[in-house]
Amino acid sequence: MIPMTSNLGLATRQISVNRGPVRTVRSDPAPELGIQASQRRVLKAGESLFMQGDEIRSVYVLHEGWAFRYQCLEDGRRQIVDFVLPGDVLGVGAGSQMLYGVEALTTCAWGIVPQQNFMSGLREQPTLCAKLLDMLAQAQARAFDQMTSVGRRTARERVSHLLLDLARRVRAADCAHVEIAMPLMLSHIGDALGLATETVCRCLSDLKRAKILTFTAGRLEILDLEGLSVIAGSTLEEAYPEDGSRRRIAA
Amino acid sequence: MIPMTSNLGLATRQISVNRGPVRTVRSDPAPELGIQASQRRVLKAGESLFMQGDEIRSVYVLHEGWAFRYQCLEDGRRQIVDFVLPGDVLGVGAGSQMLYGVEALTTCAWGIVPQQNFMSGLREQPTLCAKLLDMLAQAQARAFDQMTSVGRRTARERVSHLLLDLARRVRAADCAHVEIAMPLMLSHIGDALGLATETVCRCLSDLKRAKILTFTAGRLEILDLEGLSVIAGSTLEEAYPEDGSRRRIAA
DNA sequence: CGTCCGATTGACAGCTATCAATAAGAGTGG
DNA sequence: CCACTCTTATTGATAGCTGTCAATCGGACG
Repeated sequence: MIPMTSNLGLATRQISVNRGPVRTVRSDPAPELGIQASQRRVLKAGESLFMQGDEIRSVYVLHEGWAFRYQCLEDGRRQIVDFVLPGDVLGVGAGSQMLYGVEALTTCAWGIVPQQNFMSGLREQPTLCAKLLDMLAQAQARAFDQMTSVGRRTARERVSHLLLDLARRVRAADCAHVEIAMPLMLSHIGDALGLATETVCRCLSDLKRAKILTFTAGRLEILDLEGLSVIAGSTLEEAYPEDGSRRRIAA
Repeated sequence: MIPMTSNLGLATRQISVNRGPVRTVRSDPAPELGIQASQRRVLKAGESLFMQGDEIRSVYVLHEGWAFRYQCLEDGRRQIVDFVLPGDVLGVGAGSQMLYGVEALTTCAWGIVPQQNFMSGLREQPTLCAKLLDMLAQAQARAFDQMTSVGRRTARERVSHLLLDLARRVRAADCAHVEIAMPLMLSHIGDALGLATETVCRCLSDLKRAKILTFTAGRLEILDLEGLSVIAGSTLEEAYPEDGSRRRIAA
């Protein structure tokens, strides 16, 4: 990951949300674009950055907090297509109409870069383009994994896999025993995985009973990383190391 | 779409495949990178460009034919995460290990650009970066749609939606009556949608019975675009117009 | 004409969604 | 500090969609 200067100074601030305090997820400064954000915006949990179908003319960088992107069908069915963590960038290369909405899971702070500034910054900074392409490629890899989960894994596999994936993204799953803030409700997990909340609840109960993890009040504790990995299915497990490279996948 | 020069001259060539002749899908030259492909590679239907887990050091541009990207779980479950059509680019910004495999659906012709050439071309051509970001963003939008389908739509909705989506991608779904080459087997549709081939077959049979479409020998004919759209679910239907902009989505 | 692979169709099981009821927490007001 | 309320989490019972298993059909090919 290319180190970037923190130009908003929000990276390590402590914030509070409904469901208890959520500490800064990453201890290092959140990676940011090398472009001066001309605006900031702070969202409380549950508020929307924009809605599905909104027209946007800016690029958004999440400095602090968690959010998610979702699509809704007209009858209310919702699919969470991605979780947004500090350092993630939205609105790059998109048409003017966003096909998805973005909602805050915790209080979160966004940097806003007008499309125009963004484009000029792109021309001036040769490394920025490569960095963005990398980020989009990583997001794509996540999307593909997610698709594989939703399409081909059982409910229990999906839940295990998602929790592992998120734990990795906050870079905390390197040791066998992990406890991290994960400000999700069951409905978020369900909507991300194409499951009913009841099903998610049952899966989590199973995992708790098996002493593999605990999940309470927006906090995940992994007690048995090995066991969780086995349930999630060993393939594709070693994705997303910090340096962006991929480890070998079992053929 | 930014017009690009065709530097391999393959864009309009006629090719044949197993399941009958497949005409060039787009009448205009396939959009290509403005970088000289240093190699070409032709794949027959069923052959792999690379396998899941392979290490690659190149960027691939599909000039002609159809292919798909997929992930497999160790027990053989397969998820097709994207279909690759002429003009699509693979391997940008990815780590060295591909998380997915790529297999040809028809005979197809690839341009190969070594990573190094690609990176230098990126520096020299300012528009290329924006174009690539756009393409990745579009692929991401497709992936999100697909995820929503797999996660939240019924089998029949998924099938209808996928066929419509593909029909749009080949730019042929503008008139009410469409007939296009769509070199897919039921297993491809099933693996893309997280369905069993039998289920896909039943859905297609329903659609045929309702005189909404025919699907035989790698050829799709849409008899009732309206009806198909209704079944697919009206939301998100108007995505992917040619100019890359998005039409209004019903709130 | 025989073989093979993919498409169909039918029967049945199983995983999940749905519906319903209750428990558990968090926030509010007295 | 306690009662009240609202939201979310749990748990149980049941229905339904879709997967799996089997058998047959059909077209392509040798």
